[in-house]
Amino acid sequence: MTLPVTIDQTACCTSGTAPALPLAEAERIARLFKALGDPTRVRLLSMISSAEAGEACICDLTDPVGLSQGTVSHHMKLLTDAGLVTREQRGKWAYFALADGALDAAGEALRGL
Amino acid sequence: MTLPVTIDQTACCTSGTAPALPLAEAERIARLFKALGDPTRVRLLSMISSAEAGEACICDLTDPVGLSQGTVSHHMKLLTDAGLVTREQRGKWAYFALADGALDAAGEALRGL
DNA sequence: CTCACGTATCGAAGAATGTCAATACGTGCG
DNA sequence: CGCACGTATTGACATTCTTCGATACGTGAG
Repeated sequence: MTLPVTIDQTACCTSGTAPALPLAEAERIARLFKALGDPTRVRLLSMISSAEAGEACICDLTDPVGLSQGTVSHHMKLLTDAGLVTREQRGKWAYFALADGALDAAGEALRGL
Repeated sequence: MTLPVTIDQTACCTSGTAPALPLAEAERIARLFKALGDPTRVRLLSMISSAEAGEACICDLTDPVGLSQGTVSHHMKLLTDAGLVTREQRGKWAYFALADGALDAAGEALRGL
């Protein structure tokens, strides 16, 4: 008895690859890490979390990073939208603080990979 | 006795803000997270780590993400450069696997914030 | 050696991002 | 109210990123 003509040795590799992570979830995770993917935002986060009161306002942050006020405000909006920091308006000033459990959630996303 | 004229109530906020994270370190951290800041790369990582053999080759990954072979190769290069995956050429195929402790290092960076 | 095939690289096009200067918004003070 | 000041938004510009198609490279088979 002759063997089938094609044994299909063309299959390249492990063959046991799990289906891709659902696009929606991948996007959710990527959004979170993208917010952390800029040196300026990393510095802003670091300053906020290490501030004595656990919070800081734009005016505290502008000078140390050496960027314009508008740019810093823009980055803070991104961090806020990503759920990494919270914004609270008190009087004339806007205070930013690390969002509760946000970094934990990021760590959780890492572990899920 | 009269008080000093200016109490300098102009100081806006906490005043106790730590100096910014050194730019070099912020850039190092940001590079790492930027690699994780794209949905496609998140999916690629996920597929590699959940593959039966703990590794996969380009041909395993191209179809599930629905992008061209060149694009997938490009993303894998980024992940490799970021130190998140390792590349090993075996025969015609290139096998990618999660780099040892890379995700832990990312978690460590998070904790450092 | 030559061919086939898996992977990497190149060049280009379109989208997204980071930045600034200028301006608009909102809040407390006089 | 009207002003001063902190913050947000807008418009513009340069840079970077994502993607593709085409092509070059490298390896095992014949």
